[in-house]
Amino acid sequence: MDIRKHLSQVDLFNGLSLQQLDEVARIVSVKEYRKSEPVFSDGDEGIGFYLVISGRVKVYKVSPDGKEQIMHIFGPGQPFAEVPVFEGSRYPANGEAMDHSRLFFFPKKDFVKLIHDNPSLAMNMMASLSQRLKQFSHLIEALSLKEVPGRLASYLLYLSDKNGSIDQFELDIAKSQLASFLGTIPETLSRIFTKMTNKELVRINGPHITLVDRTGLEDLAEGESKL
Amino acid sequence: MDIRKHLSQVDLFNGLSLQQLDEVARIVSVKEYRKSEPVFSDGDEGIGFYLVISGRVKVYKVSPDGKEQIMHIFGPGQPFAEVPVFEGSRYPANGEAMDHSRLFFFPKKDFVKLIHDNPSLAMNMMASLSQRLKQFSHLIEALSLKEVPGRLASYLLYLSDKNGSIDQFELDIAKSQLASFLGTIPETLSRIFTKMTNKELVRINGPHITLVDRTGLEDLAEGESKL
DNA sequence: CGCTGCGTTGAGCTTCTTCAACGATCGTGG
DNA sequence: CCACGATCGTTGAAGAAGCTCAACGCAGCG
Repeated sequence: MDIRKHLSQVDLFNGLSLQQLDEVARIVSVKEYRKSEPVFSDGDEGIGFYLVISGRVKVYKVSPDGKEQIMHIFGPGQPFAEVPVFEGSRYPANGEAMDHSRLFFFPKKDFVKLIHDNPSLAMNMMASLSQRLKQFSHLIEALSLKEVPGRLASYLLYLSDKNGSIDQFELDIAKSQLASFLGTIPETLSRIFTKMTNKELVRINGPHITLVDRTGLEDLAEGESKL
Repeated sequence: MDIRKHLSQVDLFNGLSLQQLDEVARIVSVKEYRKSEPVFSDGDEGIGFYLVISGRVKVYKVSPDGKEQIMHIFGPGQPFAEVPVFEGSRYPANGEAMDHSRLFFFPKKDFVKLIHDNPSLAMNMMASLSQRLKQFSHLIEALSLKEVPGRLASYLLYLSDKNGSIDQFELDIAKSQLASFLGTIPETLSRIFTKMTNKELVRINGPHITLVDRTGLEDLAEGESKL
């Protein structure tokens, strides 16, 4: 496999010369994970970070009584688990492959050296961390200031946008996982889907979604209406 | 005022030579804010970031119906509002001075130049962003997986630690602000303080707190007991 | 065929918020 | 110096949102 080719398509390595990409490629090791296999665990010593090549990885926290909050789902091209590279040394959450996934692993020590004499790489990394902060801000806002129907409406609109703003698309994750991402439980999510259907906001058929009343969803997402 | 002297005491500028500190000092402008004065607003164009010299600044989101979620409170030595420097161009939240505050302002353009040929500064900035990510993780975990009593218990234990693990200390913010930080409202917070007092976990006297049953609080914080 | 994981539905309950009222404190202006 | 208003904190009663527990349908797969 040509590691450099993969790296060249990733935002994090934007603007690097071929030679620089080679230097990066040299420190990479390729790892494979089966579906549901853990990548790292909360509190583990973090000896490097990862980049998703194929598949998906969820990063999540678990409460003592087993409830799970998904903090982020990473897909191809996205780096994750960078925190222990730069601050402290432990992963602050769990990571698990959602599909069979291929990851690149970048050892902390080697990567820090590269960053040191590679300002573009440093800038890209700061951009990546900043984007993550922004996404976390949105999640905090959603969890604290919106009710579940509002969060779900936001997510559906987001998915629609991601698919080119069309009104029909497939849920990219199982509904139970969606519940975990929205900070709720499958039962509650299911009930809200039912209500949304009754109010003619959406149509649901398994994982297939049709947005019927976009404006209504936007009002919900903004907290300007209720179900 | 000697800007360089202030900078030299800040983590973000750790490991910089005197000459490098001078270069940084050259781009700083000093700003003063009165208590309750906004520093920036959600959606504003972000033309740089800030460092707290004295006073405190809260960064928060507001819901359509006016509820406020404090995401972070920054004190002396802490940089904030870096996101638009590295990713996108708008602040993703609001910033407001909680006390009369003196801030240093670093214009985006100038600062990026400095980072470019200053690897230590880049590393420090990545450490700072990573730490922020870690703190946000904790907040997300708390909001989603813990009930309010658990969040309050965690906060009290955190405050105690910050004060050298002693059992008596002062709340550093008003209770209504604490409610906003814990993702709840003053009424709920007040009731929980009452319950905690009745269960002999703490003693409250205005802003003065005494931890009576540390173990009990730890159990609450871990979700292993209820009020 | 039967198992297992996922999704749905119902009933009851817990937690938290809303709305309203009231006490205490503090700073300001008369 | 006192009175007043504003802000903050507390308390009560009622209601809403979401969770728990339990049951069940359904699809996929060994």
